[in-house]
Amino acid sequence: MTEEEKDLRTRLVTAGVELLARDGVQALGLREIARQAGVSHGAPRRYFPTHRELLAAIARHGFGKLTDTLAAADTLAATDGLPPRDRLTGLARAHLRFAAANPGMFELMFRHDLLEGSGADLRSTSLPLFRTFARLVGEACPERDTGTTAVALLANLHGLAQLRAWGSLRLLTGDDDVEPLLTAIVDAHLGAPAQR
Amino acid sequence: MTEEEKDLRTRLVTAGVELLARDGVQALGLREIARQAGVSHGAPRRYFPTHRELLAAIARHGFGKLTDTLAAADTLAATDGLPPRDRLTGLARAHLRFAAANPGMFELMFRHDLLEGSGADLRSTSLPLFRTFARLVGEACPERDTGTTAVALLANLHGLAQLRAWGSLRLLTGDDDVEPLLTAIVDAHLGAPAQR
DNA sequence: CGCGGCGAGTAGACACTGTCTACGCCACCC
DNA sequence: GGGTGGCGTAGACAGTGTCTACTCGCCGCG
Repeated sequence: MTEEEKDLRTRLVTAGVELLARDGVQALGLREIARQAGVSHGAPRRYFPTHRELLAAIARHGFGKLTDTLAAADTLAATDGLPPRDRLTGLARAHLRFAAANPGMFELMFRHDLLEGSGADLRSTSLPLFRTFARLVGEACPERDTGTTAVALLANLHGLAQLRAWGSLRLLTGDDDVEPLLTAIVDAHLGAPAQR
Repeated sequence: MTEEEKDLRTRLVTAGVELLARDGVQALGLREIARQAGVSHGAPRRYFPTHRELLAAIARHGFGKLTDTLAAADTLAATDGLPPRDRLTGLARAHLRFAAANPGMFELMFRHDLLEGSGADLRSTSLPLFRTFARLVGEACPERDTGTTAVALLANLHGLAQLRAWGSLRLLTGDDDVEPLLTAIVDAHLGAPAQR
């Protein structure tokens, strides 16, 4: 099945994903996506009543890819029998790697102003992933409040990814190597690795 | 001196600030700001050659207000003789409060896509503030690497503010009270408050 | 077989945007 | 008093998202 034979709905999304990877968020005009998909500017309207819904569908694709990536990385780590703390570190690293590899998609995914309306729906996509995240936090660090530490750790990762994404990290530290920061953050929230 | 007598440059910025506080980032069209300031749509061009430069000026105003707010809060805490750890907590709380009180401005300030070009200039505005931040971290927690801890803590604050700003916090925790998260974060990065 | 309906995509209109350019107007200075 | 230059106006232009009228090909039904 070639690219042109799929239904327009998915063709528009993949066209948007390519456009996003190549030229960034500001290139995701409705007409531009339609051009990239080879249809007229009115065509998307049949499947996505508004521009934002199309963007939301593209972002949903990104969320799916992120959760897939993280799930794959984690099941790999789980079958290797790694302790929950190392699995968490791996998840965090994969998260940051995804943000670095897909900067446009990462930006779109957290631009709530572009996605509003479908926002709650979108966020709930990443909710099961958060649950396993929180579960691992509970296992790795049972003496702390699980929910609070999980949210705090997640916030730290997001903040770090964002700081790097728009160059502040390089401004503050000289380069944008996140590895030392990553271990520092995990140590901070989960406690220093005493049992080693 | 009434509003209409100031030079157009500052009038445009204050008009943008009001518009931003009232209707959010997407309301900051060039023509809309000009209307709010009571001039024609071509007038801003004499002072801001492009739309983005006007937005950057508005964001710069926001950065100035943020650093002023934080500096005021911290000098207050400093004259009260609070230990560096409590000053840091106060700074963090003030930061989060600012983000909650000025959501539109906070969003604009970290929308690098709208500010690019003047981005480095803008970021450097908040650099001295970061230095005092890092200094306090060094005093409060001398046994850790100061730069790394400071950046990690800052990233955590930003991430938390952003999580709350677009509603994920409420989705994860049920409400969006940041106070328990704030203390948890400070404890995590600075160590549990042993000397108490 | 013929034909009506219908889904899918096209094309144009509309209001609006940011940018560019030509033009008026008023104050100031020699 | 007559230039002159800064400041703001107004219109043109390409491009945008949305809405609406239209066409075309395919399907099922009489």
